[in-house]
Amino acid sequence: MSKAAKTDNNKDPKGRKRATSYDVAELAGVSQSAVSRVFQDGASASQAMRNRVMTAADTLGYRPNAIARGLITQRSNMVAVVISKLTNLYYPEVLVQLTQRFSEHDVRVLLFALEHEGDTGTVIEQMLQYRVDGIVTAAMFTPEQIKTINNARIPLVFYNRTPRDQLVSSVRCDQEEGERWLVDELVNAGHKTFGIVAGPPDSAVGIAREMGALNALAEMGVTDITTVSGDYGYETGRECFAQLVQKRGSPPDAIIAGNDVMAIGCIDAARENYGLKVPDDISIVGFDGVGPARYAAYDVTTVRQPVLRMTQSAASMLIERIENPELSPEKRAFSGRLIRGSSARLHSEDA
Amino acid sequence: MSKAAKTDNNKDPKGRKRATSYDVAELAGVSQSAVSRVFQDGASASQAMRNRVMTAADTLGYRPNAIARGLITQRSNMVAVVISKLTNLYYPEVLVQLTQRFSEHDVRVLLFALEHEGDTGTVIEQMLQYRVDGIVTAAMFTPEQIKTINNARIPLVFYNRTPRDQLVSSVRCDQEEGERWLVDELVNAGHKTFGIVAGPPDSAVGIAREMGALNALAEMGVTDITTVSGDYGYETGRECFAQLVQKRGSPPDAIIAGNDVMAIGCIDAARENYGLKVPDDISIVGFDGVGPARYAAYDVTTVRQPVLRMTQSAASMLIERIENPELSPEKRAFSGRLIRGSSARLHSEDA
DNA sequence: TTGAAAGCGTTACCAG
DNA sequence: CTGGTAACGCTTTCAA
Repeated sequence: MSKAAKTDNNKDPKGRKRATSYDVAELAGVSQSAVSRVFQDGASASQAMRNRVMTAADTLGYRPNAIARGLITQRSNMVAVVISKLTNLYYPEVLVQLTQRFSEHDVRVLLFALEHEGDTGTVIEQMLQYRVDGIVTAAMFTPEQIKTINNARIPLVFYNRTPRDQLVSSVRCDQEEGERWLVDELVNAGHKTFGIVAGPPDSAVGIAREMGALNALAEMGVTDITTVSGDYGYETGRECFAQLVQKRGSPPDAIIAGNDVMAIGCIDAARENYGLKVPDDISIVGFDGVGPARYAAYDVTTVRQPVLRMTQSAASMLIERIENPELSPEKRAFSGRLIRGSSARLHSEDA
Repeated sequence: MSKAAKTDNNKDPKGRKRATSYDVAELAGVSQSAVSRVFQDGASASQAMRNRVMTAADTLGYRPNAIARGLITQRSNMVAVVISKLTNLYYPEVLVQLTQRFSEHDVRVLLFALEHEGDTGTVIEQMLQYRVDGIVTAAMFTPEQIKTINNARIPLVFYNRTPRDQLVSSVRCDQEEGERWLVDELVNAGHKTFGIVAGPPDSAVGIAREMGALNALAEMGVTDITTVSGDYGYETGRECFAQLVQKRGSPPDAIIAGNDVMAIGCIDAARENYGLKVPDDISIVGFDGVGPARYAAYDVTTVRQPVLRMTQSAASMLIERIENPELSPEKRAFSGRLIRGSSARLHSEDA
């Protein structure tokens, strides 16, 4: 089909270009500036003008070119959102939320998805080339990268990552606090030996959680701790359970997993491969509060991240800094919420 | 090198603007066009030129402005990806995959997340204003919207949606075929009464699956069919199970759920609230093949979508059409893969 | 309120 | 291979 049928009366019989404000101006018999004003927010244009322009505009199918606007305005009205592929189950929600929050401010999201959290090098170049107005990242950046972004005067907000000794804005769930809650509950319920199923070594949150758990355990005087490490996935959770048992000869009293999905893997491994009852024989806790953690077969004891508040904060912090670049960095930490599921043997709440 | 010893290597003492190709040209003592060429792919520039320009460029922290480039090139190198919030668990993977595939072609993804699949109105305006080079959408568009996009000459690929009677490109998993497989297996294993837990009425895939199941059941001569409808979520799956039982007085032999998550909800409801054994007392099947479907406690019998191949196709189909707008629309359907989990009582494979 | 004209930072087209 | 100059489509003074 080389020749399109003539059935349509549309505005592109033969490779014609998209209508510009000049075309609209000409058809409406007004100046191009007038057209521009009509399509602006706080513009001054008579009603007559508005009408003429608008009718001309939509007979031509005209739409203001946001790219051209960005060039003159020095504002792309786009922000970059960086995520890494890990933590599968959790980020979709974050991403959708962020996009919607930004959308309320008429800001578009340019998405960058990393295979691994370390692949940040090239995406930074990309973001800078596209002149994004701001960046929120759920992947860690190096100090040099942060410096590059600062030099370019692009507001930056970290999501669930807080670079040490860096003057940057961040929004995070207080992982340490959450792990402390879990540890307290477990220790108070009499658990003495612990296994830790940590996240992947290149995950910033994973490290924060592991350290949080270890510190809390140390403070409680627990010394029998065995650590293994997974990739946040279900299968890895099952494998980690086996490794844990092998490493220490027998299952520990309790397992602290780096996220809910690995906790679920541990639960299945405990039940299927070792015939253990959860939580009677072993307690297993996770982190995140994702959907599957609430499935009846698991009902994972965990700490839920306040995703909504976190994404709202991230978006508004970024927008504020785009509109007022002088604002100084700010770090916000949100407490999670302890979910007393039935995957851990804890004292009853009113004990 | 003591040439014009500008002591400041620090390019923004006080609100200075980002370096442009002119700044680089000046510092390097060459023309601006030369700078432009050095940063282009198939450009002609001597090695000496390249060196001078490059050193000047990175002392200035210069990066070509992709916005300006887009204006003159008539190519934004951005594609829009539209997703709707539903089907939570499944799309994250799709989204990340798509983004990575596009990224390989040096194409950026502008993300649009809809609260409901019907909220497409405004996002289309946005996409057009940003002059995206192409669109892949996992939300349904109306015929008028499709026409608008066609008029704007923007290549469009539907993901898992195939508008009836519309000449558009699409990539999809063959939902009907998948449902037929499931129905065949169930009927052949002796199931006589069926419950259908359909997806939300505004979901295109949901409808395709429901119709697929109904048609297959009709062909197999099954008449005892009860249908209820949920929102793809876990809780809704549980509720739907209850509704189903109430509606027909007793549980059916088998339930066909619109996705895995609702299937899981049904399984839990069957076990917890009705004391039924799955699959001994009732068979429950899903669709998608998402992670949780493989958790040992559920092991859902389902049809897995070939996400990787689908996203690859979607990306390459779109890119091809961006580079060659004359290409005619193409619809690709991929077969899923039947996963014989243990949530349904089927005949053994070699029966 | 309206119009003319000057950019915004590139690429593209021509001469040299 | 290199440099000048004209777009690209818009916003933004500045006069009228």
